[in-house]
Amino acid sequence: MALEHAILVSLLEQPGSGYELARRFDRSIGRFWTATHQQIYRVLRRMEADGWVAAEEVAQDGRPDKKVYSAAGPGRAALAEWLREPVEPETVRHELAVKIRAAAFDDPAALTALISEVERHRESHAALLARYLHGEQRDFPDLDALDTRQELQHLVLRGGIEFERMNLAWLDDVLATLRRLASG
Amino acid sequence: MALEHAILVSLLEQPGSGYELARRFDRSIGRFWTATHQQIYRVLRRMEADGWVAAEEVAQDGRPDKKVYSAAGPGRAALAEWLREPVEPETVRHELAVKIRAAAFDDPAALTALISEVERHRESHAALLARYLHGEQRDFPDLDALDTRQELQHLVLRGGIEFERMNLAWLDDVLATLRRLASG
DNA sequence: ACAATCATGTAAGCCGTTACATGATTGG
DNA sequence: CCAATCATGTAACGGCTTACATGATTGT
Repeated sequence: MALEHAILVSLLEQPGSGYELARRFDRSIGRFWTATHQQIYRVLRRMEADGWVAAEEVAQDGRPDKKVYSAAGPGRAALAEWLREPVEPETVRHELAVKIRAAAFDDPAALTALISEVERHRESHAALLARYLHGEQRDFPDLDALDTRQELQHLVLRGGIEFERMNLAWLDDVLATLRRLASG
Repeated sequence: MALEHAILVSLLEQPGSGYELARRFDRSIGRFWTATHQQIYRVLRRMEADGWVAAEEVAQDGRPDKKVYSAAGPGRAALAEWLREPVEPETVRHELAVKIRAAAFDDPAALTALISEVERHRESHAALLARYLHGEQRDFPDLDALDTRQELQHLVLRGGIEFERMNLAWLDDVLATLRRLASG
């Protein structure tokens, strides 16, 4: 239940509207925490009611008004408290792994279908890795001159990069194995 | 929503009661799909109503009766159909990553607390890797003599092993970085 | 005696997804 | 003119977690 905390971190890095937050969750934050705009709006209202965030109505010309949220004192305190609590292990849900083991109980044609599926996954992971590497060059051009905040952001990004490299290597392994089984 | 399918795969590999399934989800299957016994019982009842699984009451001496489930024809058909549908990308929820970025907005003491947390995580991932490697030696002593089902099981296990190796390497990176930031 | 294991369940509540709705502006 | 973007929301449903409940047996 860390959506509140992910939102607080994002607002501390940069105040913004619910809409802007939703876009950040689609882009950078979505690397390690996903959320739809409906979730974000609902949680923002609750956080505002609890005094965790402060909202300021901002009139815009040519666009609808927006409510710009920023992290408030009680929100920072809640974040600090949460930081000191242990987190439980992440629950794993790996559909592709279920499919691979399921393929043993289907006819050989299922292996062929699974190969196409895995190829699609491989492509999307390769694209994600490319985006990470591009973002790294753009946001961290000089790795020897980072402040603490950037160091921590880059640390998380490195995790994403290594995760995707591992994924690609494993998916190559999966493809080689499935092709061997499909042809043999 | 692949819990049904994960259960079907498990029952195809070996029929069993809800309780036994829950234990498998705690052990081997939990590597790529988690579920509590409450979820499993509820889904099993629905699957039985839909004819996906067949239940047989088994009386035991000294223990409560149990219902042993096995995958039925419609269940296998549903699994085959699901295998041919594309899966969406997994949603990522990485609490530790949120905490690392949150640490930038707390006092330095938070970094120290986070280091202990990461050390705990490192230990549990190291233990998991050791269990995977041990299980690999036990269940797949001769990698050149595997049937298709075992090949696919080993493929998934290799994914788990590489995932944990990647995790360990990244957590070492995290510890080194946090310690440098905490002392500097 | 006590804890652990076997075996199954109810109930409450939050979380998350999906679909739908509104209404204005900008760019092709 | 149509699609996309900006901006916020309601409603319904189902999934998942947490807490609680029951009751017997085996091992220390």
